Amino acid sequence: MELTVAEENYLKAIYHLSDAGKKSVSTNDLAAEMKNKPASVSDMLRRLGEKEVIEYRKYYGLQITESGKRLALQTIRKHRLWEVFLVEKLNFAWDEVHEVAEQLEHIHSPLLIQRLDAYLNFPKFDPHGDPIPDEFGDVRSRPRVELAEMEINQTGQIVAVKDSSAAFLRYLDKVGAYIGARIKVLDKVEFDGSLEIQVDQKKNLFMSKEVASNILVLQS
Amino acid sequence: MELTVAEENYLKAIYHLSDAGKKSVSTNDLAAEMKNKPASVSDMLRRLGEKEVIEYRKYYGLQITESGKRLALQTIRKHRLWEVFLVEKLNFAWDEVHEVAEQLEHIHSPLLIQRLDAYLNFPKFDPHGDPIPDEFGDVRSRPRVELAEMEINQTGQIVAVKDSSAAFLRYLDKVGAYIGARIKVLDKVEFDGSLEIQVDQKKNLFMSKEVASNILVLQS
DNA sequence: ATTATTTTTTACCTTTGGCTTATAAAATTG
DNA sequence: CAATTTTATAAGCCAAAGGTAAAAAATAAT
Repeated sequence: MELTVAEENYLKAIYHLSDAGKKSVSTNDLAAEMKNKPASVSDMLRRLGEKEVIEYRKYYGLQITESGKRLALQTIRKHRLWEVFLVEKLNFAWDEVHEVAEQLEHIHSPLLIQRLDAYLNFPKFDPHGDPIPDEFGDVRSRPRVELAEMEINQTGQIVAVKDSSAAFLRYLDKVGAYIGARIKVLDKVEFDGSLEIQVDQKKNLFMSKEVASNILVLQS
Repeated sequence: MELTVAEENYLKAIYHLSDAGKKSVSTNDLAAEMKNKPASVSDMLRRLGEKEVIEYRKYYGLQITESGKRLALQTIRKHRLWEVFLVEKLNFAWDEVHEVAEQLEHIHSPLLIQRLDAYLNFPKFDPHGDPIPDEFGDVRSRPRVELAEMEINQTGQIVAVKDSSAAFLRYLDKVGAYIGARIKVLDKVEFDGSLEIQVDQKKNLFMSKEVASNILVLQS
């Protein structure tokens, strides 16, 4: 049974909000995320339940089923592969890719994704540093910490961002904090949690705790 | 005003049936092409008229407007660019591309198409030899004749096929009659119009008039 | 433990898109 | 001008996606 575009988007949101199926997700939160009314969400949950991609017990909560998880991961995989394609092959800026990938992720063709994956050389992470599930839905995630949590003199490599709004990505671009940049915490202000960071052994920059808590680092 | 996917498909069909806006196209033909009932077509024509992509006078006929032509060519352009991508970059066989391109052509993003075009090196023809309109809708078409119409000893190059069903394309693949192949008419049977053809100065093959009338040749 | 509040669900409605059948009207043909 | 064919309209169906208002369940507060 095929999912509609809206259903795929709900399922993706559920998967993300539930933190890959760990915690339970509330109707209200989902409504906020999807920018719909809770009533509409209830309705959608019923439908997703009928299609057996979630197990839905009313007034209680929901759980993604195995097949649901597979579908969600499949959609995420497609989204992220397309993002890699857009950035690496078509030279999109990393803040321009989201909307287009949002459309491309709903193209149905297993062969296409298989070939695209191979063409891109089986990338494991997308341009935002998020892991790309393989065709069986397995995710190779790296342990990562928020930059805001790091201590003075600790070093690492920027591997992902939490906020991927265009505004934030453009800001990062401007200051030179790209994915893959090697960083070192030079100073940390106790008072407001702001940081001084060294990027790639050269550029120094200050950032607020606000910003730093949206940057994920692989420590080294 | 945006067109829906169905509307885009109708418009494309209208454009094709009308031979790029030359002849008028009948409701019945369009119904046959779209595999719908004539009543549904009338309805759709009314809607397309309201959106001003065609000029529709009932019981009389229709004409594609400038903006309609632009949109149709835009869709055709996207379809053919994606076909080039699928064949050249993702190694699709030329009989596997159609359905996927049919989906991809409805992705909305001018930037995407611009970049894709550049990435593919501004191709002028798709894998079936059909011309790709440029971003202004201009088409660089080559004068071409049906192979079935050629005379003994005439030569040329296969540039397109009329029937692009998977079955036909696979047949052509098998006998080695790909787009770009240089051919020469060795013999022609008056009785049934069948031909003997030389391909690339080496392979000889026989084909029925049926087949030959679906192959388009740029004479030389 | 019984209210009060919040969250969730139901029941019902609305819109849009795309299609169908049956009927009517126009155009074309004999 | 009658017969036939082609088109158009009217009415209706269905699915998808959403909304409002009211009911029901769960949770929190006194």
